[in-house]
Amino acid sequence: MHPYEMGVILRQRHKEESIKLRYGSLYTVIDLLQQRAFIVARETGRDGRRPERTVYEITPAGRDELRAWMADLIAEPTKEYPQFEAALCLLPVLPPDEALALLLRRRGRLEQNVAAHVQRFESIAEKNIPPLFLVEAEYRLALMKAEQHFVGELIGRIESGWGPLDLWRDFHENRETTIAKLYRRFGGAPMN
Amino acid sequence: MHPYEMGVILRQRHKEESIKLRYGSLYTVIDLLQQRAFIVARETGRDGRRPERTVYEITPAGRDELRAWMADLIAEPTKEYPQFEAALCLLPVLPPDEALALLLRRRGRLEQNVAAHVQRFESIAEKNIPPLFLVEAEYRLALMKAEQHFVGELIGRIESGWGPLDLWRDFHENRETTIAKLYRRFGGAPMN
DNA sequence: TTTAGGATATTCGTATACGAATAGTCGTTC
DNA sequence: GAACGACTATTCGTATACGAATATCCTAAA
Repeated sequence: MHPYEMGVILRQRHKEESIKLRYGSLYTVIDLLQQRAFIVARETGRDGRRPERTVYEITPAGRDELRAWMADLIAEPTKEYPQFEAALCLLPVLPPDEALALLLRRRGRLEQNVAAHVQRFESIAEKNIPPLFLVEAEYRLALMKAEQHFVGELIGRIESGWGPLDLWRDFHENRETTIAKLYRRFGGAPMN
Repeated sequence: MHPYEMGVILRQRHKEESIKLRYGSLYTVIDLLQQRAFIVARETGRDGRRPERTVYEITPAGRDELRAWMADLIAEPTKEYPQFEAALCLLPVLPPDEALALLLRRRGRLEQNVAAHVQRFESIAEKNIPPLFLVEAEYRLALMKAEQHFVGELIGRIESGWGPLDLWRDFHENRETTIAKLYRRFGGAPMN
């Protein structure tokens, strides 16, 4: 195929939901694959005065690499850094009431997302596509639900004085003294 | 603080688990923050003949930005692209027996990771750190367990003929004819 | 006493990622 | 019939990310 076609097919098959696709980057990636001999340019042609297209083809080495890469991706969990996790690191910098309000908003959004995702999933599955071709959607759904559950629990805990809430609130109403208090208690190491 | 100190503290407080930290990038980020006037250089000094250190300080605009950014990160779920999800998109390119073996490996690794994470978490929590300062670890644990559960289910389903398995196996033993068959059934659109 | 390794602190060159621009085609609408 | 937006297909400049290099200091072991 030529790069643009790869992009179009990725879209048609809803893979764009799970594989980040930027047309700008696509061409760089194709170039790299070619440099490493995982693909070769088979032909380059043009329709009328449109930009020239280069059609690429996978090589045996490319197939090997695909297998090896897939094996690694499937078998070895890799550490990743979701933004929400990073944000949670700094949760104490927000006053507890604001944090609570924001978490409630997130819970609402997550609910919408889950509903939308289920709907899309069902409308695709209706076409009798074997489930094998939609695993990634099920995975995403599982993660979304897990996050939803976690946020729900967190909200519940904050609402019932978790944190400890009094210390947290204090920290924002009277910054200096509370920090001093924390340092006395924990030797300064572990908090924000 | 000076950039290096920020990095060290991030480590001490175990935030490096949740916020990707590369010393190379740190300095670029600090520079950007300064350009946008979210921080200012307060003083630059040096100890002996060591490299010069620049100490930065947050500005009021910086505090505002911190609040606004946090609000966004907490309240709005952002679409991300975990590698495993991308890999699942291409699961059919592996023969089913290989896929199964790899998923079993992943399940094992996940189990180890969960165990290790729980242990680290407990050894930190023992120091009487308020749970507020460890939310991100609980979040990560929740996601890890959700993935573990998903992989378990997936394995179970494949083992009991999911896919449909016969078609999947066929596809690898007799590529051309199975593809043709699939095209007849689905008009060629949705599969790999 | 030398020396090896770890900690301190930053710079720099290169690799990657992406938005925006380019440029032509085709179908539809006003 | 011309003007507009959507589609086809790629290039390019710039922004970001990161590994490796640099250079000094300190400690502990051989």
